[in-house]
Amino acid sequence: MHQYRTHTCGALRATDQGKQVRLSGWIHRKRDHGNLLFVDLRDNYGITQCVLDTAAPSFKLLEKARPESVVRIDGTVVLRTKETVNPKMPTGEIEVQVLNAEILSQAEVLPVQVVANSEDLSEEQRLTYRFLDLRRDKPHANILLRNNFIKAIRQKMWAAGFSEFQTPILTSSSPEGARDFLVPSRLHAGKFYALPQAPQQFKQLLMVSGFDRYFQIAPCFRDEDARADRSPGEFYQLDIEMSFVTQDEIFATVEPIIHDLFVEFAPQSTVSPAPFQQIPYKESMVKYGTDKPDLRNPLIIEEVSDIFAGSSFALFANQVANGGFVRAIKTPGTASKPRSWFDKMNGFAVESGMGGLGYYTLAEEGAKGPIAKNLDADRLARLTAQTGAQKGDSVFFICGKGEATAKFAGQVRTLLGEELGLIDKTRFDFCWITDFPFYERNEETGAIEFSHNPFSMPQGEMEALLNKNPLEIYAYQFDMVCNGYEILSGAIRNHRPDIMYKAFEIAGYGPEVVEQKFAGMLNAFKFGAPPHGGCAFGIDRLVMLLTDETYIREVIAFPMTQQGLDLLMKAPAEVTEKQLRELHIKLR
RNA sequence: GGGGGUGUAGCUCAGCUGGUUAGAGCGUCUGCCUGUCACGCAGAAGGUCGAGGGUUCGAGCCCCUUCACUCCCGCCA
Repeated sequence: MHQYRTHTCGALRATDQGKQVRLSGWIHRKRDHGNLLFVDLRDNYGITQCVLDTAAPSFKLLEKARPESVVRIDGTVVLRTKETVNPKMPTGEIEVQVLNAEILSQAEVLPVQVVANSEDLSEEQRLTYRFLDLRRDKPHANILLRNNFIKAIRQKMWAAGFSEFQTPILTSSSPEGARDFLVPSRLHAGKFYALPQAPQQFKQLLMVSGFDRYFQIAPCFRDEDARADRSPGEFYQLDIEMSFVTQDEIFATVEPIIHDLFVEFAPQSTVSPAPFQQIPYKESMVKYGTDKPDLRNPLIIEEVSDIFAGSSFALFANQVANGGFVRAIKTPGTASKPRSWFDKMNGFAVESGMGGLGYYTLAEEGAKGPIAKNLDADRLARLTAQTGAQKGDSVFFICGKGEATAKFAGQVRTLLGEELGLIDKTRFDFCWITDFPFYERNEETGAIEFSHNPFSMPQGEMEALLNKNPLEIYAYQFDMVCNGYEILSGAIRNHRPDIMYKAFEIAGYGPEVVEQKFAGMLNAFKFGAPPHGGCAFGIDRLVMLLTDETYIREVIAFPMTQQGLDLLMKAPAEVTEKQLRELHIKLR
């Protein structure tokens, strides 16, 4: 006889009738009828109803056992009568008639009920007793889905000719980017390792080492603050690098992989087909008011500044004259909405500190609303033509200056899309955002700075650096976006020291700075580096999309709180004086 | 670093304008119950109202400080 079980709690069916079985699991629920006791036994695979009456020697034992105790049960599989079949359970046609039982682990009174819904519990309770929380259906299923997803990633990457590598966790502090987590060195007083923000330099060095297609399910560490879709401190990415590729070849490699993964893991959803739409960064900022647009939202932002320039609507005309802009969003079928609805939308704008939202409606009898009253018929007609507004529609306006206003237009677009129920929740819409500017002007100092990643290759390479206005140079840098979430970031890397020196020179750094900050990479690039590029998917965020979760904690087995505390293991924690001495650290 | 929300029984929450003994559901404990599957019925125990200070004849409620959880801004090459 097996020591713990002959079957799992999800295995038994009507065809097993009459078998002597042994099951082990947690007591999920008990229904005690006095002289008849039902015990729902649960494990990773399912729930099986066990039943016994006072004739069974274990009756008293199980009647007293608390929920979530771990028990082993020997019994006979019996068919339930027609009236007592439970169609909601896969094992609902049978039950196990208990002959004998043993408590393997007695549970104390629970601090929180496992049979409750996770949504009904505070985050603090869930994280403090995460091992109980993870016994519940949804959290348990999410973590298992994450496993299956990562397994499928590996299979697809290997099938596409990639090899998986492991890169160091204890490495050196990187000069750019996020704050590092530091690890003091015992052997080298006063020196520190850093945990990798990403295996960026190592994967490039692997390309220089002659490996052609790299991937890794890589832990990454950044000491930055959390958000609902961003866990504090650490996350996992699917890290990819390829030699001898163009940006388009990276797209063509990655698209079928992510497309097929989503088709496999979200079979009930519509996944946008490859190749994915490519949207230049600047276009995205105008049309969607963000660099991570939710393409399920059909609303489009129109640039209409020139129509308001010199118009009698002084508020907007003045803004345009002073370098501002006006953008319009057509909302179909909203002309009949009550005044209070438009006031609510305007209220959102005011709350956001953006002054307000102008609008006009196209009613049967013509244009109405604050904007229509103050604008001549010709301009109104041009607005209606450009936005494509029809009778019954209305058009909203956002006016102001700078990136903040552009982003605000994006928030309005999102709000209107949600408010009007225009977002199809059954779709996964992918796109690429391309052509990020290589440099940008610091608004305060006026200096030219790298806008994103100094390691990426400028489009046009050396020639662009020598001949073009720096602010008009684009980078071979790209993001992949799905349903409003940035899920990938990548680039063609700069593998040429001469171009790197020049790129840094334009940003105001001398060769000594490049040599000091990027010594390792620069040295490697001197001895024959292949042109290469790559990207990285946020795995937690992908699983979040696939499980339709809003919070990234829901797809991580042991997440920290927003403040970066591990309530279960009590990290971070104080350490002993001896440990500190060995690490050459003095407190205060 | 900044802004918003929350904190009351083991859990989830209610608690009026500051006024008698702080309530409910679930859980726990006790008793009854042989076909339930969120079993049912009867009863009981269970409270530093996050912590500290203040105002007041009187504070769960008002004020100040602080802690925790959470959402957002900054930040995240």
